[in-house]
Amino acid sequence: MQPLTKIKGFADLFEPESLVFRHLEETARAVFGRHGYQELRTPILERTELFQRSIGEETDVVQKEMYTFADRKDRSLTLRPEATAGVMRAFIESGLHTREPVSRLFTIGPMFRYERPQKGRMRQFHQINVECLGLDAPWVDAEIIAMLWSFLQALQLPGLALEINSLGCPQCRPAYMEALQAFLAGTNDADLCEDCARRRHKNPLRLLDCKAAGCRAIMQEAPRIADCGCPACQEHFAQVLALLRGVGIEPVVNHRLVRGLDYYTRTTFEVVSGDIGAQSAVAGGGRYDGLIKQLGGPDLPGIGFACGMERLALLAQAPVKARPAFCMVLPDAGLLPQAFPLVCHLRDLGLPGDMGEPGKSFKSQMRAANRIQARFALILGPDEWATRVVQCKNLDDGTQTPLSLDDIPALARYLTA
RNA sequence: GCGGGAGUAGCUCAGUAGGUAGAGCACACGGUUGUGGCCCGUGUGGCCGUGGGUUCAAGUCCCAUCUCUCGCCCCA
Repeated sequence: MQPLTKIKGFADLFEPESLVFRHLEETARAVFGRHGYQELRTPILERTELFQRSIGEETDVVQKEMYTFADRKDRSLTLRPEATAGVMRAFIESGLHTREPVSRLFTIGPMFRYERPQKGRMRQFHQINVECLGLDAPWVDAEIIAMLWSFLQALQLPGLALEINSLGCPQCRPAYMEALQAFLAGTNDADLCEDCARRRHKNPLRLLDCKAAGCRAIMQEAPRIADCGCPACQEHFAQVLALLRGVGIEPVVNHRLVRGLDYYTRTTFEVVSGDIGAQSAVAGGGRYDGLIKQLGGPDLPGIGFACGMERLALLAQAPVKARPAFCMVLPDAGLLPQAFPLVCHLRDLGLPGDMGEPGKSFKSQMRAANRIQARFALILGPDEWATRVVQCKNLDDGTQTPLSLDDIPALARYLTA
């Protein structure tokens, strides 16, 4: 009988990894909470059409990376490949905007993309996702980026860089695209890599972030979006930068930073690390002012970002776990009925502790107490029971004290002192 | 979808020129009556990823296959 195994690109997380993930989540809740964000949990499964309409039919995500299948009534469903679409759907469906002019939401959970796994990239991966809906002022962009930065600072992650760019708005983007096309018209397919030669007409923005050396050299001279934007976009971008600098955040303006999803407008940003392999983007996001309306909702602006938890986990330290306060040691297993209530009582008073391994040799039990790093071994034998005490051996310094079994609160205080 | 690397004990890995497997760590039990950590001793534990092939003989050579991993692509 072959044991069953997990499927490719999916992971089981035991401690200490699960502790790291919990730490990421708890830090996010604390930081976002004090910025006025509320947690939203949306389903993992949505109608396929939602993602097609929000992410963009032409994107790689939609074209080849989604876990899509028919349910029992032949409806096409998709495991969410990203969070924003579902959050937008929930936002619109609930009519949240009719009760609150501004909605600040975050969500944490698994996403699914059918890709080849590698370092920092799983088929089931986890994101912390943040959206601010209903405001389009530059300070909102600065605020959400500053919040992301605070979150990363709180985690004490080393070696991160913040990159930022502006992609313009529906008013000025066409003019930029024309300028870009005009520039590309002066180049030959032969000078570009295979991918770029193919997508230069379909999705010319993507040529900007091509990693091929040849393409990079050519695109060095390409017109820059941030420069070609309309005055409003340029002013917006300048204010975002100024506000960030005002709080000591120095983003690197990266003119090649374009994002993979179609809905982004104006400000886009990314946090990258040089220490986690090829998948270096730890977080990414941007403004998406037309998306809500495009999905059938009110015409409200929005901005948001996503953090990849697996990638954060590559940089984060596991928090130290509280060690057990005690471990029961019974020289005579016959006293189990007397020891059991003691252990339960201490736990109910809030002490983490272990029952030990009654029935094993004394030596084994002491070894077990030491192995689990218990602070005290509680030794309860016939002699102790006869005199209504329990021996409390401090496993750090080796000292031992008998304490009364008739005052459990006092015992608990001693074990936690 | 396309490349590179790797699969031997729970973990990290050795394995010599083909001769039916080893170490360290971990685990278990001991080292005299009820005292852990260090040390010492003993022990458990291996379809050598899987299936074929060559050979008297394969962990070792050949083919296939699966899995993991890193990179391309893409993205968080």
